[in-house]
Amino acid sequence: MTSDSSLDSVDDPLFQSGHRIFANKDLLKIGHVPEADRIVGRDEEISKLAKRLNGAVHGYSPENVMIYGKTGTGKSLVSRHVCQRAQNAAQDSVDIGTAYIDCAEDNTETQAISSLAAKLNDESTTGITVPHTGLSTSKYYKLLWQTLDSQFDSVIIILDEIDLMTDGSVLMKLSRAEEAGKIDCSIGIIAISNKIQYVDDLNERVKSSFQHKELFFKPYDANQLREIMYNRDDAFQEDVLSDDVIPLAAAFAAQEHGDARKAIDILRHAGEVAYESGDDTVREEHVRQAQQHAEKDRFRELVNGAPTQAKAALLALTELTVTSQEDAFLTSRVYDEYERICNYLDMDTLSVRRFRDILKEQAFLGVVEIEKINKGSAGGIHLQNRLIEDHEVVRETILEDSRMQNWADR
DNA sequence: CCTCCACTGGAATGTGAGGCGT
DNA sequence: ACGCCTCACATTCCAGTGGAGG
Repeated sequence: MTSDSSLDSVDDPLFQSGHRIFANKDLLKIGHVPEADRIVGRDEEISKLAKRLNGAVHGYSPENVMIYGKTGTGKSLVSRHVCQRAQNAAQDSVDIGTAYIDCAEDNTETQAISSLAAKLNDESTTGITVPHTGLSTSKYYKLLWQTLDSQFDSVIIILDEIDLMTDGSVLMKLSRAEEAGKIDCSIGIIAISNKIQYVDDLNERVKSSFQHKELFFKPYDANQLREIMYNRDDAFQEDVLSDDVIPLAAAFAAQEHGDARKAIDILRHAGEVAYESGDDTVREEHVRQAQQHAEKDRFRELVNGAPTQAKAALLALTELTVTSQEDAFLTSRVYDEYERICNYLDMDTLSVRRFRDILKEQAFLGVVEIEKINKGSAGGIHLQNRLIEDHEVVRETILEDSRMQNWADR
């Protein structure tokens, strides 16, 4: 995500020419940034964003923008692209700087400001040195202001994944610097967030100083995903992809999430599957396998991220599934098993009421399925719980947890 | 059509962790 | 350091549920 991948498109025949399936696998890498003419279906977003930042190009203040949208909807891509275009457009008339900060990496105020200063500073023109670490936050701010004023008329700063930032004061201080007269250079901020309510969560002081317009990125639809993938099909050798591969992969991705990153992932995976099974072409069945694999991965992640009590509950369900013929069980039955497991593992046993809610949460996440049945006078209304994925996958994943270890070597 | 079973699910309430202003 | 507030998680209590079977 952080570096351009132009460097690593190796042409060494030793490593490239022999591959039956891939011609240039880098095109399918997660961090790969496509060229401008390969950006699909985001024309409207691009022009809207450009309009907001227009000021920067002409030497007056650009507007701040908050971009929302799910992962893999092109938020970072479009932001970087527009920044680059702005920089090109401004060439002679205005000195304009751009910087990209990934708040997942630099998640505290000091880290963000220090890497901002480091990225924008050109030592040979300013004579300023920005140390990587060791200064107080306010020193870093001062360095940043100096750097900005000695080099630029305006800067555009992209703060990606801003919701991961531990506090919002960076937004406030950056947007206030100009009006407080600390700097002459004008600052435009593009803040990118996956969480829709991010701004609502900020406190009032930050909100009022960070005046901004909002921009919403919709998930890609199947057509757009298809085009995105076609734009990268030269990652494969010629005639290796059969015709139905990309449309199928696009359809899968679109109905599930509209995430371009995951869509490309499936495509790459399909290629790998084809290669490993010794085939010369990538076909529909490989896509299906890749999709299944992705599904399992998603599932693993879900189970892995579940709290311990939820894992115990799921474990109870898997044990029942393994030991009996049926695959769906009444809550009370699962609870009994759960109690056994808790006793064995020496952990707290939750009440039935809470246990029901935990199962329900898991149902919401799509790990289990709950069906309502009525046994009439033999016992009224019950819920039947069933594992959705293969129980082996769930079991394996749960037992990776150190707290569940004892159950594994019981 | 009425009963009746054993669980379901809403509501009230308790508890501990963590952030906030003073 | 202090109380205050909020939030997520958990418990307790209990009216409500709805079809099989009389």
